[in-house]
Amino acid sequence: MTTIHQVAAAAGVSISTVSYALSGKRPVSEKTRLRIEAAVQTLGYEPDAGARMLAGRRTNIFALTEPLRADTHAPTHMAFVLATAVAARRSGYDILLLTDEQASEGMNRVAASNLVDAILVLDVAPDDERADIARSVRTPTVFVGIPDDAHDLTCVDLDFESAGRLAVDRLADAGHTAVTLLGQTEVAYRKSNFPRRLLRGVQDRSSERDVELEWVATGATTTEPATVRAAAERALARGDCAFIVHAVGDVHEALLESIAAHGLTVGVDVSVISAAASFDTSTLPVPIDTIPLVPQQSCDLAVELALQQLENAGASARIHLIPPEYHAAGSIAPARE
Amino acid sequence: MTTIHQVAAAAGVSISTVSYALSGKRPVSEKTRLRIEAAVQTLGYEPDAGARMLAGRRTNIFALTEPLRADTHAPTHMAFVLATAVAARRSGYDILLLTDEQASEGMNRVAASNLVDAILVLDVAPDDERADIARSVRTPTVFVGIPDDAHDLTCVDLDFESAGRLAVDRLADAGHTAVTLLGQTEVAYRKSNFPRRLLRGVQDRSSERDVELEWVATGATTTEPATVRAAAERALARGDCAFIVHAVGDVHEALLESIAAHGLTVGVDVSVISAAASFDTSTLPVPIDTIPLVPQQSCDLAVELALQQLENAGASARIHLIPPEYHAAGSIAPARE
DNA sequence: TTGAAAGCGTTACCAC
DNA sequence: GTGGTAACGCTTTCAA
Repeated sequence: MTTIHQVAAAAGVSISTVSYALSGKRPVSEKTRLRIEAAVQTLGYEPDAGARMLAGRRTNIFALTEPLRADTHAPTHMAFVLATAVAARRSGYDILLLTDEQASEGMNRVAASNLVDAILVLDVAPDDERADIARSVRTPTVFVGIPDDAHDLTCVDLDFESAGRLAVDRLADAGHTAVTLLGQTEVAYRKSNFPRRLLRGVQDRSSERDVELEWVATGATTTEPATVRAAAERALARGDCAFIVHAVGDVHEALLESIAAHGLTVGVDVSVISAAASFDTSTLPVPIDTIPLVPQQSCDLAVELALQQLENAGASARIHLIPPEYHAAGSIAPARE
Repeated sequence: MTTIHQVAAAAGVSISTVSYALSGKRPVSEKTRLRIEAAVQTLGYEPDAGARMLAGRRTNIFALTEPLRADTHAPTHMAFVLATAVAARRSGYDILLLTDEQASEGMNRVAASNLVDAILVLDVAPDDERADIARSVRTPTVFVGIPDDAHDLTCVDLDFESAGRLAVDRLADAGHTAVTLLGQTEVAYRKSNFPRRLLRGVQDRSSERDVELEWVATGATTTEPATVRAAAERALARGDCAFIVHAVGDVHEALLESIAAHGLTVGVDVSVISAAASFDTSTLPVPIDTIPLVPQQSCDLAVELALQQLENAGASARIHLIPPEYHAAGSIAPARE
């Protein structure tokens, strides 16, 4: 194992100079810096993580708590984990993964042992027990998602309520007076924080604009399109109809199939908006207006906030809502009589 | 932050005694151990991770490299990540997640900086570049999956070839002379290591037992059941027919639907075996014979091997194949003329 | 059964 | 612009 001493010897300087040359925390002359870098290269030097943690009081590790429950939508969660890892790495941080029961026990443990510089919390539940832990620990913590009791917490998320309102507005603007919301699974409305927020936005704006709303939770097994089909039938039978879809890809496809089976065309006879989908809606058979949920956006911001809290210990906790963006693709039809 | 010194003071002993009491590496009298434990409780002491790494040359962290590519089947990969985390934690280890490009760069970095005690490799590709890296670093590394060039590597995996042979044997034993293998996606056969291994087993045993084999790669989009339906049609039209399914849940369901649509019954008119499925096949509409892929099995063993290599530095690298198990559920029908 | 003290490899302060 | 050196908090040998 090569140490900083060997690098220093090889470069003919002191170890402190090597340290400063590498961290850039003190100016080092061009010449010596180059010699040091050469030595580092030749010897394949990499600072010892443990020593660095101990001396520097910095671990360059973030904990990521993500229960990874079996009943969650794996692709979405994987996308958030990946986005977090990428964002963290870009700032020189590694991700320590806390899953399962560890979600709580692990948070306390890594905080108490100074294993991580900050904690990032994913897959936030409405009554998430990690909220209390975050408040009790002195390790900076950032939630991606918003628990019911978010006081004293730093949270980041798409503004789902606003997204819900935006979707209804677009449909109401087109003259629609009835909207069907094809929502998430029942369990998601109980165990996740965001589906209900979008629902609330949709409900509020619907009543404000005198739009009749039908809300349908889609089946627990995502491959069971019967619920979707039935809801589509009801709506299509009504004549004027518009859909907001806040669900997985399968639900989108089932809906589009139902519409096509009726000989109707999206954007001409029927309006469809995909709200807060984290997957690529451009691969759907028909172009669909979208209010995307971009994991990278939330996760980048989460990492940034974590770093801020590290530097500026006095940073006050607050909720950061990312404004939704509307991507039109021609799937809004004028209302029919 | 409470240190070992404070604990020692509170318990009226020296810090070395505290250390030994906690690690159990030296006998400590009942009395003093209790006093120490009390002090630990009261003060909420947790050893500093950095200091422990530096002094003990142990990090209690495993790196887990998992590319988490977007084109992979998220639920399966999530299951393996989770199973690894659980197994590691049970032995007192945390998981440091290396994804994406980091897969390679990260391995070198964490190895060189002594950030982890061992590296676990998931989602192994046939020509996986992590194989060479594993050979070049001195950090113990265990692959869950088998790259084409596995020499000098420690690998763990279900014996997919054997599973393929087992499936064919069961069908041949029932008198079938023609088998359709509904396989993974095209891309999986190129980028993953295991689909081709199962395929090989099926091919070898089919030719050995004079079984006519049709191999079908299922659609890239898992929700496109057309390929499955077409393959099922062809086979069902042939009269005597049997299926081995090595694919996601949707493919199973599409097949079962096709069979039902023909008025045929699994286990009576048609034989179906699900091979190496990592999801719960018991939720399928019809009971299906299964040769399951249990992530926990592989991951438990992988962690165990990593620990072995840590203790016993002379442990020789080899491939550990987990024998497949056959779970009968009555989905094998006698061959029809 | 217990204690004292020498490291472990950095960082960062204090000198020059 | 550079060097010496005291921490950092723990593990582990050596002594008793």
